[in-house]
Amino acid sequence: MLAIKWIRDNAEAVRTYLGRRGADVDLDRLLALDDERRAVLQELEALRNRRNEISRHVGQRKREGADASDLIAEMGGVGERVKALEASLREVEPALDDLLLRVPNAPHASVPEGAGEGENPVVRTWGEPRAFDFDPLPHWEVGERLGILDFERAAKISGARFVVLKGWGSRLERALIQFMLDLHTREHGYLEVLPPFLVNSKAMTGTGQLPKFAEDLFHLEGTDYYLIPTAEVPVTNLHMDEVLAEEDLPLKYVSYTPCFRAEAGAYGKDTRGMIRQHQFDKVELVKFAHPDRSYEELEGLTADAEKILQRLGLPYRTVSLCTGDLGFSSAKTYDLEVWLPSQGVYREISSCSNFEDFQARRAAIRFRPKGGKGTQLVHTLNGSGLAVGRTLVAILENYQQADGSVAVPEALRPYVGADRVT
RNA sequence: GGAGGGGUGGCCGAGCGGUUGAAGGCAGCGGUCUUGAAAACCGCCGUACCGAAAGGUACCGUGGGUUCGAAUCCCACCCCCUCCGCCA
Repeated sequence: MLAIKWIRDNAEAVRTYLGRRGADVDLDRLLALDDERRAVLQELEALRNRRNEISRHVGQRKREGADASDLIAEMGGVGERVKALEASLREVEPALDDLLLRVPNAPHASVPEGAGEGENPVVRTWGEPRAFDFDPLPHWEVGERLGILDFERAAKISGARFVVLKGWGSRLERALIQFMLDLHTREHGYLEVLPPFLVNSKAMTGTGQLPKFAEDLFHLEGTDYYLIPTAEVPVTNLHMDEVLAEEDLPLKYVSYTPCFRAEAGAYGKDTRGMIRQHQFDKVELVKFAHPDRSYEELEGLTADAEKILQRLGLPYRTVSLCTGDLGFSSAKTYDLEVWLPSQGVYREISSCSNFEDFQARRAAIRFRPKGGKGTQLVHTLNGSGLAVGRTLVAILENYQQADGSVAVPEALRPYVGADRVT
């Protein structure tokens, strides 16, 4: 969420970037509601002021034992009018808030211009795609032949876009989670947290999933519980309504959770394999940073995520999302894309973003500047470090052997307890 | 699920219809003292919104209500704690 005052003062700049992002927001209606709210507020506050003054006098007279019935009579109409104004405020404010919650974040100046996915510039590339002396199979074939991926039985018990991991598959997934958590906690200084996988609508609003993206979420009928689409939600909202100490920044958390996504708009996309699932594992990095240092922290966080791919020997590239591809809440995002030899493409495996104060304003996450007065919004950041299911996919594809087996990356061997899956 | 207790400022904690935006303490900031630091002492110290400003308004879990006036009374809801029951 952006500050209404800032939108008001920078209306044309907002209009411009909304266009660049391809966002459909009724900015004129927003500004009109803002005007209306302030008009009502000014009249209301003047009336309340008068009411407070008279009440003070009534109290004074009562204490002196004097009669105050004339003053009380004078208040007769005021109460009515105050109530009417309060009622109209109760209509205007939620309408304004709802619109405000649907305005996407402003892109950072360094975000490249572009219409969509195809125009994201590559920032850097790491690793050489391996040269195969046979045709590399897609991961689902590698996995099914090894008996470690079972889509059919998953469909039976759940439906499309689910998978059952078995034997070495399950073992690899668990090893990857542990490997990622260990690296980020031991070498990168993150604090591990294991949060609830169900959160309430307030938390979902704090990070920006609600109100706009309700159809992407699984909602538990008859409750205010939602399945988390990413650990970003519970972990970022850990500090909702808190005032942090400046010297504690940056706060760095790493969290493994399963993630649940309805994938409502993805019919026909990635229907085979485990690239796009309703449930997948992810290790997420979350930072709460000082506003002056959040872009340094974004570089650091991205590097922390990249380190996982490097240790696993998986070729990847880093792209900077252009204005047309940037997520709703993000001011700047780097995507990490891992090489998938069966398709000969780089596929997203991590998304690292700086939300600046967009989420902090929604969730009221502030810090107290040392020595200064008042509070200031923190900047929040997060990134996958990494999407575990897609990492498994990348390993199956990149490390597959001609005989159908899969080599285990060096760094993972202590966790898997084998150097080859057969 | 049943019974009881409670949610007040960054934190702890008093207040229970009328100068209470809220005592006191801690933390923080400024100062005195000190070679320096600590201690002690003195002073300052909530947040947000409206307003060009002066100033005003709101906020004591949330939302309603009563009243000239509500942190204080009433209603509903949420959350936390304790005990009992059930249970991984």
